[in-house]
Amino acid sequence: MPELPEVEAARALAERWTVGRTIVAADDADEWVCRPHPPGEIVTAIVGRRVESVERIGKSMWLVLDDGSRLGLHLGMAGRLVGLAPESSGLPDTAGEPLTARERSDWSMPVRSGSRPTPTGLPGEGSWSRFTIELDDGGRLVLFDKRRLGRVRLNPDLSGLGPDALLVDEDTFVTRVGRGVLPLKARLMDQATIAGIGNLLCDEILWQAQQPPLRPASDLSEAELRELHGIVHACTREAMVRGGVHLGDVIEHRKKGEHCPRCGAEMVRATVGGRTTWWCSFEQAWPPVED
DNA sequence: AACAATGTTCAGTC
DNA sequence: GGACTGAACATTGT
Repeated sequence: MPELPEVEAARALAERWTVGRTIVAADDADEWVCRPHPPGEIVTAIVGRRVESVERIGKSMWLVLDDGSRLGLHLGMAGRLVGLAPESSGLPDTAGEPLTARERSDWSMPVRSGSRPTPTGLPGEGSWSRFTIELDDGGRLVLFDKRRLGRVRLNPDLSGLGPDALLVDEDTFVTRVGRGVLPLKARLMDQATIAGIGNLLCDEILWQAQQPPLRPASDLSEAELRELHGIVHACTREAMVRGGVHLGDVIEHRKKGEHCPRCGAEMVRATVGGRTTWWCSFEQAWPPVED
């Protein structure tokens, strides 16, 4: 799920569950998700610290602790954050998106072997729960990640990230995006250029903008880049309102045999910027179709 | 069974 | 060094 809109929802959830509270325990036993930190290193660093705020740039977020250190959380390809109330056996806080039946099963009664050596059997400690912190009010924040591509890092290096896609101003956007020979889609998804746009949101943005994913980024005029900046902002906001990038207008048409919901032409597929990309064969053709 | 999957990283090439 | 490419990463879903 996680592109900028989903990560922002997760950040807000983490904020509600942790800010102003002190971390009293943590589980960093997953050596893959917590790498390169050996088990116990993160626990030692964060237990006893109070959470001051939860920040985000693009798809990266981090807790700011009262000693100035940061605890980085990245959801990877399929991770999500879940809040669990004290003594709760009831429904966890999933910020709107409920757990599926299978996920609830793992959440409440871990039965799989998975990566966790010793499941405790407590709610929120199933094998898909990769990292947990417990706060002084008894609440817990859990990184729930079936695919295990999420990451937890102490003081993560964020220097490689470009400006957040929702905050970047128009002039900066024009300068950074309208450069280089990369296909426009690859340029928009490059987190060093602009942070926050992933595969689905990018397909939606380019479809809304009627821009070809394969068009070289530097081929766009300044006027086109300024318009694109507005569409990036609008699509990202809209995804937040709707509750996820998967609810975009064109996303359900990213399938073989589907047609453009605007002009009816066939949707076509190719790999662009290393990801499966769908676009309207007529409106987003490159080079453009002349009549 | 084979392949794709909302992301990042790293080795390799130009 | 910078820009770019493609495979790898761990695991699940189709």
